[in-house]
This record gives sequence, structure tokens and C-alpha cells, in this order.
Amino acid sequence: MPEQENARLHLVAGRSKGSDPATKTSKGERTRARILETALELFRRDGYEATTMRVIASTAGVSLGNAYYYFKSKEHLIQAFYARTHDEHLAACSGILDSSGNLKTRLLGVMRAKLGTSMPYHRFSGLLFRTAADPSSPLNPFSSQSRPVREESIDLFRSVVLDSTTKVPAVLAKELPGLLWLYQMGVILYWIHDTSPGCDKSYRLVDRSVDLVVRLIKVSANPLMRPIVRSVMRLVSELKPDSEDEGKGEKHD
Amino acid sequence: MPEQENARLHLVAGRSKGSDPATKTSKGERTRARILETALELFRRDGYEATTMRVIASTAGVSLGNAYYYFKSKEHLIQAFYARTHDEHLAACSGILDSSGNLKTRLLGVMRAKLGTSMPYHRFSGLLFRTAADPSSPLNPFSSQSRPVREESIDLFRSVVLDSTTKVPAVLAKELPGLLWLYQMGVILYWIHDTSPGCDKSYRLVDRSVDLVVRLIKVSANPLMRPIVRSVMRLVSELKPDSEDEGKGEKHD
DNA sequence: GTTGATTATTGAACGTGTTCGAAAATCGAA
DNA sequence: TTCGATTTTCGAACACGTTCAATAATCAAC
Repeated sequence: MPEQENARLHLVAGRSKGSDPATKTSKGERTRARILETALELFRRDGYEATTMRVIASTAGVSLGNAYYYFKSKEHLIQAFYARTHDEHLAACSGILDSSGNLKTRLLGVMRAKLGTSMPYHRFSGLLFRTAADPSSPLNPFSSQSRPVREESIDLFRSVVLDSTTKVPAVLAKELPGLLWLYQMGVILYWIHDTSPGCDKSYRLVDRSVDLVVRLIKVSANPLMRPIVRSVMRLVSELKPDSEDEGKGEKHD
Repeated sequence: MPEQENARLHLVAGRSKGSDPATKTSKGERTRARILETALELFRRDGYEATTMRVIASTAGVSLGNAYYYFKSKEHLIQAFYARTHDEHLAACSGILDSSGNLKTRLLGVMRAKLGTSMPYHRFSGLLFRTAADPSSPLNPFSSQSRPVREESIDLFRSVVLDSTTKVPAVLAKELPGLLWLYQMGVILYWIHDTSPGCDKSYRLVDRSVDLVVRLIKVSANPLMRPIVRSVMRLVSELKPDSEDEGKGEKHD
């Protein structure tokens, strides 16, 4: 069972346990990388369903069974893709996050960057979401298996609000990063279904909803809003997925 | 191409075009029903993936190819399931909707009924959502193929707000039913990932969020909220999926 | 009743993702 | 070098969803 480790780990740090075929020998490592690169390229070119494991394997110059030695399933190739776009997103964000302290500017920059980096995979992302929506899949954004990537994403939003000059009401502070991550998921969901040319509508959605979100954050400081804000925060903190009931994955791994 | 018609139509009314195998002769109609019943029962008992088309066919006493004569794909069986639970939901709602005019009571009743009628299929609904999240699938709740069911669902929420005694701010009135439907989708998404015993957390989510939603509706009448409410409504009406760019399905049918 | 067209049914086939046992290559000591 | 163990590679096989050409059953009109 050495190969079922989260591929993400190899990107975020070199903490392999020594029994992982991708890190132990450089030979295996290169083979693994070759398969992954081939797969992502074919996915982008021909789409997910149209790209068969047999084609991936033969294009990468390995046998079918060998591809499965490195990636337990076709879906696990998606997980690697997932990690990659997140890294690209991170890189695309750094400029804005370093230069501006204005909350709206920062959030807008992050959200626009998300759309921008995801754009080349628009066709293909639909399928990603398809498998990601399955609660029993390790790819599902809420699953315990994808917690590392999720936490990293949330951290991004934490830095968006933490290092901003705009003061955020104390009650919101704790849960806000998680809520913004959820907001981002919603935008992605819209974007995936967006067939407008150039995904203009998604960009408009981002522009306008970011404005709204920031205004809502400010309004929430108003005494009139206190009871409602309190209710929202209680609801959020009580019902978030892994409060008092952990993963307990039902299938896979 | 006679069999690719939306199965939903047969449940909501008898408007067949005459070329549909399920309505023309009673023989075919019975065969079709038998396959569907068998499938739903097996789905409930063994789950979606574990139930193969071959088993469905043989259990229903028909050949494999014959099952495909009535249902173009395995996913199309889900569509039939989708329609069925909606009807059950409708029935489960009628009591509350006839007896109370209080908006909160009505909405709460509808949402609780939704969870209640969906409960027997909790395991199986995950898979439903999985395919439903694929933008190119006709099962996707936002697709043009599922518009009839969607409109029916929205109509339900329209009657929730329209026939209530609580006054709804004029600006909200038009888009509110659609927004409530979206809210329901969000709750279902949470419920699907809910592994708490008896799905208690989902019920708590409904109880508290309904309270919140109703309070938000009332607060939206406050002059202070006007600019924000206006922004929200403009965003919603401008960016809803099929404004100025219709379906244009990419795959399937 | 016979005929012709539509509807219903079949079983074999195809391509897919995935599994598995066995062979080959690699490596670490003796 | 030689040997045993581990890692890597292979290709045949399996079960699945789906398609299709061919056949059987049904029905409407003469």
C-alpha cells in the first residue's frame, strides 16, 4: 500500500516515508513524473473522458499496468492536477498580496487569479467537479484526504484578511477564512457551468460579489446586525463538517 | 430517437407525443415501469455503483439491451429517481402549505420535508450529485434538459412565499423563489456530506438557517440595507445561468 | 387473414477502468 | 561476484457501461 499516499505531499515538502516509489529511487520518480505530465497534457488537449489510461500509458512509454503502479486510479491523476493549479494560484496571487493592504483589492486579486489560473482547464474542470462532488471520493474538497490542500487554500484567505489594513469585526475573524474559501468554491461552481464567451459572466460575478462580500463584512459591524451576525457565526462554527464527527471515509483508500 | 424524452413528463402529465415507447402500448409501459422499480430498489439496497445494468436487467426479467431500449443510460435511471423524490416531496409538503400562512413555518416545513423524503436514499444521493455536478450531463440541475423539474421546484418555493401572510419586500419578490431553490440545493449539498447519526446536523442546519433566511428577508426591508439589497438583486438577475445565453448543451442528447 | 410498418427484445460485441500474477530490473549486503 | 529481497514493469484478464445489427412480437389497414 505504499502508493496511496497523497501526491500533494511531494509538492509541498519532501516528507516521504521512504517506501514511496516516487521518491525512493530517481528512476521511479522520473517515470511517475513522465506519466503525470503526459496525462495533464492529454487532459488539456482532448478532455478527461476522451483520454484513456491506455493512451496515457503508451504516450508516456510505459505499459498500462505500470501507470496503475504509480497512480492508483484515473481519479488520482486529478488530485495531482488539483495540487498543481493551487500552486499556480498561489504564485499568481503573491504580487497582489504583497503590494496592497486594501481588503477589497486583495480579495479581488485572489479571486481573479483563481479564475485566471483555472481557465486553461475549463472544459476539464467539469469532470473534476463531477468526481469531487462524490462524498465517498477522496477528491471531494470536504474529505479528510484532501484536508491538506483545503487547509492550504484556507490559509491563503487567512492571509488575505489578516494582513489587510481594513479592520474586520472580531466576531467574524475566526471563521472568515473558511467562509471565504466556501465563497470561492461557489464561484468555481458557477464558473464551471459558465458557457459565456471568455467566461465573462464569471469575471463579472467575481467583480460584483467581491464588492458585496466586503460591504457585508463592514455592515456586520453595525449594531443593528449584531443578532443576525451572531446567529450566523454560531451556525457556522457548530455545523462545520468535522466538528465532533471526524472523516470516517466510507470507500476508497 | 423516440426514447430520449424526459421521463419526468410521464409523471407530471400524459403529454406524450405518441412515439414514446413507454406510453404508446401498455406492454412497453409495464416493462419500463418494471425496470425502473427494480433499479430503484437495487440502488437503495446495494448502492448505485454496486448495482450493474446486467443485474437490473436480469432481475427485471429482460435482456441487457432491452433495458437500454427504455433508459438511454444508467444515469437516465437517476433522472427518474429524481422526479420521484420530487413528487414525494410535493406530497409531503401539501399539509404544511395548506395549514399555515406564516413564512417561517412554511419554509421550515418544506425544507424538513425535503430532508425527510430524501433520507432513504442518503447513500445513493451522493452518486446522484456526482453526476449532477457534471456540466455536460443532462442531470445537472442547471442544465436545460432538467429545466422542467427545476421550474417545478422553484414553483414550490414561489407558492411558499406568495401564499404566505408575511410581507416580502418588493425588490426581493421576483428572484426570491429561485434564490430559495438555490438555498435548498446548498442544504442538500451539506446533507449529502453529513455523516452524523440520523443526519442530525442537517436538521439543525435547516432549523437555524431557515430562521436566518426569514430574518434576512425582513431586515432587507430596512432602509440601511437598501444599497446592498439592490446590488445583490442586480447581481442575481444579471448573472443567472440562462440570461442572454441559452443552454447550448455540449454533450449528451 | 395477409401484409407492411412500427415497436420490442435479444445476445454478441466493443472499449473502458481496473486487477493480478508473474517476470524483469534494481539494489544491498555476503 | 552472487544471492535474496525489493522495486518496477508487463500484458493478459475481468467486469462494467454501452452500442448495434438482427430477430421477434405487435398492430393498423386492407
